[in-house]
Amino acid sequence: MRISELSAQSGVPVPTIKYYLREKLLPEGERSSPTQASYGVAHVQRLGVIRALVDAGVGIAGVRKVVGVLEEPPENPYDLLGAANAAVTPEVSSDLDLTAALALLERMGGSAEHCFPDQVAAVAHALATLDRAGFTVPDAVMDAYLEHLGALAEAELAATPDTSIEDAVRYVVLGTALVEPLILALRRVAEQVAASRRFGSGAP
Amino acid sequence: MRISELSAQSGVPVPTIKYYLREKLLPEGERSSPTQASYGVAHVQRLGVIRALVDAGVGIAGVRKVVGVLEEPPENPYDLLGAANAAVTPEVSSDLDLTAALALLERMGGSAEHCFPDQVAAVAHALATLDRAGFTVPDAVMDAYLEHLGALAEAELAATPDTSIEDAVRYVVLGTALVEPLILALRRVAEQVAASRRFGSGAP
DNA sequence: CTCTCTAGATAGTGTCGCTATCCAGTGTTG
DNA sequence: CAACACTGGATAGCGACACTATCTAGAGAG
Repeated sequence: MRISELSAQSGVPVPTIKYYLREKLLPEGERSSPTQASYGVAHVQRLGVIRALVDAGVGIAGVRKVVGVLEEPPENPYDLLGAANAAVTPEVSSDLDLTAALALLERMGGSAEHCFPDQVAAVAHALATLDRAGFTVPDAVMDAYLEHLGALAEAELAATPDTSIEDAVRYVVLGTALVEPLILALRRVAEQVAASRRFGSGAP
Repeated sequence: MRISELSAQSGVPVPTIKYYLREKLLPEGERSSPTQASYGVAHVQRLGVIRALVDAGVGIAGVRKVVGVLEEPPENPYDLLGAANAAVTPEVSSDLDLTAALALLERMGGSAEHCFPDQVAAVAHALATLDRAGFTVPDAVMDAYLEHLGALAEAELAATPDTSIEDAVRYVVLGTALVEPLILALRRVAEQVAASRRFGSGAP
């Protein structure tokens, strides 16, 4: 498959494919001559992954990390998850007060040793942002977050090993980045449904 | 309070404050002369909100919508929620297949009339993105999403009316935009904790 | 032999969230 | 009352990002 057909099949413009090649997001095709290479289905799939990640707001650098994990997955599932999360978690300044985040972690039934530090920092950052806007999450709501997100994580984890190792890698790495928009969208819809049940519909 | 003190108290540089004024994110101060205005605590709070929203990835246009809702909140809680969600939901192309999203909505116990169309479109968009990356959410996991996100929405809604009307507006509008990063961060941590419980810690 | 396609390199585009500079007018200080 | 920092307002520029356009020299197909 030449580059123009790859473009046609994936829906990604040729110059963009060249850009992804330059940025090492897409592996080179098999070279048949100095100015010729051929691509396969793996490239089409990879392009799908790249576009999905970029659309999800993961930057080029983040995508590069994700495809790195896809190509050389750690064998330990825990490390795999950590690598996937690290790849899509934006860098966060380290001068954060972690105490509140660590307290939440404990309420969830974990502790700092069970997590990569970046994840804890991300929680702390989110809390700090809320604080800066003068917003406090009620305790009852926070309890609900901890309980239901914990249950949700368990359910995701339970579903993972049913598939092959390779699928597990895809699941964890892509799921981390791509399932999040779905979760947010579902939460908003759930709120809308709950609100309409409670107050009756306004005028959609 | 003059602009430099507003800058000092809020931590936002003076040129940036001027920019927010130009963009109508921040209301003008009370004019005491053609080249003088004075600002109050409301402006400091508003700056906190703006920065939090911008940091959360809500663009300038989105922030403008949010502050619009903050200044003229709909009286119906349902409409309030819809306006808040609409403000922070990025525009999405309308040529989407909504059937899968509507099926999910039904499984959740709601229907299309209970939601603003943009929200359903957002779900459809997230599903399409996953599909494009060749990723399928297992049915069991989807069930868990629907169940726990529904419960989560109920808990949030139950906590809202305890406070004053004004706080309710703040809660809904800001919560929509700012709580989401917290939820995502907590989910990632929860996954890590669950994984370490299951497989034992790797090497954080 | 021509015509299109290719890899590769370099430079340019559009958007976004600021940031820098300038200006004339103002309040404050000595 | 004079010097001077500061003000609101306008305009222009910047840096990051994700492409996109243009060029060149070489392949390959008819």
